[in-house]
Amino acid sequence: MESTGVWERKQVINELMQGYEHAKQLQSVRSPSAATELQIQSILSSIGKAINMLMSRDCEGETQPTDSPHSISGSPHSENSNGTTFREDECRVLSKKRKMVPKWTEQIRVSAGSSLEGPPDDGHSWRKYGQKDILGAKYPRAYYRCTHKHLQGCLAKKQVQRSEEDPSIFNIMYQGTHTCMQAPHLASPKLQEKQQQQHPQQQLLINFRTGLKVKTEDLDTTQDLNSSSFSFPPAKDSGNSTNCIFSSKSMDNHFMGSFSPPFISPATSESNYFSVSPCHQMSSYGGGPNMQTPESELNEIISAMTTASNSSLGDLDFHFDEFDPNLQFDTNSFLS
DNA sequence: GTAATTTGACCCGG
DNA sequence: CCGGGTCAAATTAC
Repeated sequence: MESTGVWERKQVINELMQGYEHAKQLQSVRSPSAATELQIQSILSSIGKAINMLMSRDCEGETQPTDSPHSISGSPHSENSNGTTFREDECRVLSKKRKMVPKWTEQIRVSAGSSLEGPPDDGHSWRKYGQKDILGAKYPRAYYRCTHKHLQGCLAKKQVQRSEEDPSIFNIMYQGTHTCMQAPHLASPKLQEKQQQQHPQQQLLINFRTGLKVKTEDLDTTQDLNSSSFSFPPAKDSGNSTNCIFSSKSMDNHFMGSFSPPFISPATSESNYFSVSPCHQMSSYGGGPNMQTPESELNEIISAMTTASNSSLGDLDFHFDEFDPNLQFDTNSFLS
């Protein structure tokens, strides 16, 4: 890698990020008027776009200069009304379509009062299929998959491991999104509201507001499904303004029209911080363009979705490519 | 009775 | 060979 200018760009991005955070903080302070809110919105939007652009360039520079069909100029990365669309792994995805399972981790603290052991219910029904003692870790790691795996082919999985330093915290690594529909009776109505959210990215944003710690580890994905219609409610998670965005349009695009929202927010009410870690994943991908392990069925399904939903992999969002490791959206989360 | 969990064995990539 | 992830029979819970 050539890296002339890259560093500078990162600096710039860094600055922008900070600006973004500040604006975000501003936003979280109850603003007196809707007008103000709008303004903040557009600030966020602009900054988001700027970051986006810069990041795209990073992508170009570092993956392969060969003009990809999705180079920045041509692709209108999907944008939400916040303008917060950073793209995760597009460059990688572009150069080779593999490894499309979205992955992200959360840390959930169970309140000391409710000293119950298991991690809180996130609205899904999970089935434990294994547990392993992890080398060097004090607590074992538990493996869960969606209960409906076989019935509905839902490939969502999660790994839960208690944090060493603070046993009241569970690290939960989610893997894949839910394609199953949730048994309605399982989820509280309140939860269902939340369940309108479909993508990890969205969650990131949402959690941004709610102050949950989410670490996006590998948002590889051509982001499943309907990234094409990815948009965000103009701030305010006030009740149900969140759900109207995903109209039938996105639904229609689902492969097999019978699916309901494929992804339900794992976010629970408990949690606390938020941080986005840059993707440090590079190593695991070898960095080389030629790493083709035969992928699992997953790929096929997901790519089936993507193609079916016409979303060119161009428009994913949230792209944090290798950034300086301490760049974090660590914000205010607590004060909101 | 069914469904979920436990747990040791197995598989596979590094 | 080792360790992480998964399978599946046995066990437990409902």
